[in-house]
Amino acid sequence: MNPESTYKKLERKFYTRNLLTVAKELLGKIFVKNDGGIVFSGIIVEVEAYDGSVDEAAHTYKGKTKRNEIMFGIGGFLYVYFTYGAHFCSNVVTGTQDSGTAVLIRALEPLEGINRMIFNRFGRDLIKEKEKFNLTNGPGKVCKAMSITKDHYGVDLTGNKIFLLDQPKINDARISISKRIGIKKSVDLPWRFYLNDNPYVSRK
DNA sequence: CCACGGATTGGCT
DNA sequence: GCCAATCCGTGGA
Repeated sequence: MNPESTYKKLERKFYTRNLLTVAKELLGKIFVKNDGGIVFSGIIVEVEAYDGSVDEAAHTYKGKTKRNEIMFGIGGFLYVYFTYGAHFCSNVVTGTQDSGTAVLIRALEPLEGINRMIFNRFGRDLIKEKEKFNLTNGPGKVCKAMSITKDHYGVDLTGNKIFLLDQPKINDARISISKRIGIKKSVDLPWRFYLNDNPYVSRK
């Protein structure tokens, strides 16, 4: 971790920029949840971008609803949704008012709160060595490990409960770009970004 | 009111 | 590699 930037929280202006710019720059930043002193954190290593104005896979494609309304606000808020009857997924809202854009956090490299993440994910305290790469390598796993639920819908990322810490921008040579995973519409958009040298990504 | 299916995961073949 | 689990937002009748 770079000491110069470890404690500098990302501000509103980081999030209100263009979707794809923010998506790519989120790689390497530190995602932090501090809920009553219980701290979880991890390096963002994999994301996907969603834009309702052009992207049929985005939850905002068909207009505003109660579920997606936070995505139509300004950037810098958390959009949490529930899917497949089992999983929550976290997104960072981006752009200006009514842009309907957000970045799905698909994987983290755990930093703090790892023992509690292990218990949240597996219901036990000890894991095999290879299981540490299975803690937060998927959007549902990230939320399960950090206890992120619908209660965190709309949290302001410039506040103190869930926020991101700045880190140096990642060199393009370390970033891979691909099609997004698990969608059935707009499948060819190259809007998935991940660190190609990191073992915590959900898949290469 | 009811039917459909999903930005996933984990277990089984 | 294939597929069921499981709930609720969404859209049509």
